[in-house]
Amino acid sequence: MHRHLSVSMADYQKIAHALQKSEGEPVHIRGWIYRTRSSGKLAFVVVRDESTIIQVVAEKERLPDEEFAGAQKALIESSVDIEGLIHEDERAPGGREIHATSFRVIQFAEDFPITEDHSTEFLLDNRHLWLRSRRLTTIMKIRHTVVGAIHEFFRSRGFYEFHPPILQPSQCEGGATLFEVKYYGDTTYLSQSWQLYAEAAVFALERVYDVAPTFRAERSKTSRHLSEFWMAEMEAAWMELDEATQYAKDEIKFVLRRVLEHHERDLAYLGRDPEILRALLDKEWPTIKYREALEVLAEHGMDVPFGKDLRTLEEEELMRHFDTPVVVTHYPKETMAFYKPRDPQHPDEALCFDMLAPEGYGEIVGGSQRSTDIEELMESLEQQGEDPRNYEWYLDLRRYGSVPHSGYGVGVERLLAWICALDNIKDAIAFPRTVTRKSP
RNA sequence: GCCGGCGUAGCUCAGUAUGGUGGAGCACUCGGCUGUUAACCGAGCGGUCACCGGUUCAAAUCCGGUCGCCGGCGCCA
Repeated sequence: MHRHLSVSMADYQKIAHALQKSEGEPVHIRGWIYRTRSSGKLAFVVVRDESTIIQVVAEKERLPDEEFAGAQKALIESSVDIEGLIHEDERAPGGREIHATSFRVIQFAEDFPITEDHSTEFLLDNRHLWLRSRRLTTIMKIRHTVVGAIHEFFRSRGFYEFHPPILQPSQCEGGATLFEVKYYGDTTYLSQSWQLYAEAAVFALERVYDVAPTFRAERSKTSRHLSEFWMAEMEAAWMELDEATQYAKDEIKFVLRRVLEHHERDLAYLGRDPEILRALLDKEWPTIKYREALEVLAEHGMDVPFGKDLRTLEEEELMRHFDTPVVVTHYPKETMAFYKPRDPQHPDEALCFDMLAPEGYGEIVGGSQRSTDIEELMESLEQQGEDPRNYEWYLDLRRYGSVPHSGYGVGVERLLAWICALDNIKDAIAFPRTVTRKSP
């Protein structure tokens, strides 16, 4: 059962390719058993590979006894190497099947734990096996396209890919949510954001971006939170708030366009109507101020006093009035992170923005112009209980040729969850990490 | 952190109100079947009823406690 396995360098086709062949043409595929059933002299074995699935018919009279016996008894997820002839038959799923002339089992799988009844918890415990499901395979392919599109978007616009440290001594988004790491007898932390380091980089490279893991030890148990997630961030010198929000809209539209080009059928398989996304491409995505959002909420009986951040409930109510993503700017300065600058025109507002996705998916982008005022920065740090002396290197960036600059981050899994209409963000990443989930 | 729900076979669940020899479907094994579509038919295998304690002649069921998980909220991408 645990023998050494080997493969030959024969001429194999992807199943998707084999499915395009005509009646009687020979094919040679390899993959894993997806479904199987047999009667006395026939076995119907549906085989999957990375591309798709196809039904293989094994007939007792056409195969050596040993191979037919193998086809009959091989359990789901056994690995197989099959040669045969394409046969068009309306009884086959997809209208085409393979009549096997050779059926080699590479490894007889043990009883596969995942069957048709399953709880989300069980599937998470067996994530290393559930990864093979069509659902997760499809999502991972779309994720590949989303991340590729983000790289393409920024590179084609003159941005440099820049890598910040993952181990960082100071915080960016609030102290309670840091993961501590032992560091040669000292303590350091996993990155919550690349931002402070990206700000250092824009004085050299001017425009930088990155897609990198981010760690937040928030005790959030919701369908929108992960402890380890990927953030696609950009930071640009000589850029103010308006241009940054426009970049965010352009980037998300670009990603949608690439996904629609490559994954229309995948989206449909996941239950996401591609037309809903396509309709967004030609529309203008509104930008409103936080104060205007409060007015919309007040008209619908939700009185939020200026100064409170929008809660999930309020974001959802707000988004009921829009059918596209919406950018909300100028949140109250007092609740915002220390690096978000005051608006000189309205000192109680910060030059910052969030992008909210429709259909209840909420915040997918967060960003701001960055404060260049050392006094303001030190004051905000102290207000948030921080010691400005820990941020000397960051303050240095304002002492040597400071310029206006802005940046934002896109939550890759949140974006993916919205694009794929997932009901839980955990399915947007291969091995999710949450408050209560750290394995496999 | 707060609120709600759940924990019984490998998996998904019923059984708990009203205590009385632990069930079903799926998976797996064996037998049958030459066109299956989550195949079907028959048989078999399979249990620390989350854990600890209590009440009782008798506890999956009642009482007390503990642990774990899921979801919502807060916070955030």
